Amino acid sequence: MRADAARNREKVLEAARELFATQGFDVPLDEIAGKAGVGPGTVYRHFPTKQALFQAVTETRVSAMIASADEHADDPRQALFAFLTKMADEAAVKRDMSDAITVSPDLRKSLHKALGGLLHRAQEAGTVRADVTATDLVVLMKGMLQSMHEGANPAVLLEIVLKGLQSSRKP
Amino acid sequence: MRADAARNREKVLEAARELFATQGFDVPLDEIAGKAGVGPGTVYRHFPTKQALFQAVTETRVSAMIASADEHADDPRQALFAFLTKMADEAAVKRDMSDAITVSPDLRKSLHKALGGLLHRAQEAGTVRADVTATDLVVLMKGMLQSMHEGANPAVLLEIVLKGLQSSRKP
DNA sequence: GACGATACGGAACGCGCGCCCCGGTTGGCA
DNA sequence: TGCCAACCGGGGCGCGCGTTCCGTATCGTC
Repeated sequence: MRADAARNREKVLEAARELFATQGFDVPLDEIAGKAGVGPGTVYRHFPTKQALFQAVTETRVSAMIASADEHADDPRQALFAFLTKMADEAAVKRDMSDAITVSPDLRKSLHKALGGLLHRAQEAGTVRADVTATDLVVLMKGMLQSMHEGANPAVLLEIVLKGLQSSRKP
Repeated sequence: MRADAARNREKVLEAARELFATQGFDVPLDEIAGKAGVGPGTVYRHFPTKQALFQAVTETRVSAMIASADEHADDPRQALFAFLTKMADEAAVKRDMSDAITVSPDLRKSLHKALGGLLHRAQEAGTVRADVTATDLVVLMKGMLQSMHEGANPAVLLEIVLKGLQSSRKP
């Protein structure tokens, strides 16, 4: 790859990181190109589609979150809650976290799998309500993450959800 | 108003009721007109904008819900929870309930006010956590209602939120 | 320093959708 | 029944945005 091609690719990624984070997936692609000091055509030379660019930007962060999910491996409920908290903290600052679930089927599947594992263990331990499915959790989180950018208090929202997830058997 | 004008107006409302309910606010207006057996121009003769049509369709249902909020006036927590349950039940079947909060500022304000009253009384009684605001609740509900149309189990979602809202003082 | 391949920029296309306009039609009153 | 006002249908406009195309500029090698 040519030298300035690599440089431009990085400029596009940088601009996309910032704009997706502040405005979500809905930023016009031309705006990203503009902020990168580049034409729209250049963006498409490096990423086949807007979705691909978005995924390139978010994938790293999501993967990192999932990779760190195995801390607290001794306390399953704590492990799940820590993961959800991490998601919420990220989403409170970056608007693209919630869009990732909608826009990229890949990322959605990754999250679904990770949450499924954590959830399953916590449910076996009996500390999280047994009638919640991984899909319920993914979708509920998506709704909550979106809500954080509309005037609600992120911390309170998270606490409500976490408390609601507790098993009734063990209050 | 002329006779067939009234008839067409009703046909438009009927088509809009069905399509907004199944597909949400995002149905193309031409599709509504088509289902009503009418041209798009006719729709605009009766409603100045797509939003206005949407509001005409949803306003009735929302107002009815709010009007019935004063049952259970003796138990504030029960009153609030009954109202939220009613919202959830409606949203589980009709997709436009969640859009109403986003699309129509009027309906959003109505809901905000109604929820604010119910919430305030429940908080004074000490049975609902005191750090939740009416805005938090509106936005949280919006997220939850949307989640119901994406494969989650509505009943479980509602239970989680209701449990999460309980005051820690009184489990 | 010249030449071919590679990459760039931005004008332009296609599409979907909200909304408007106008020639034709229909309803109801005299 | 005839006439005028009210109303209808649907073609069309404007806009935003994702995507593509191509003439031009730039890189890197010989």
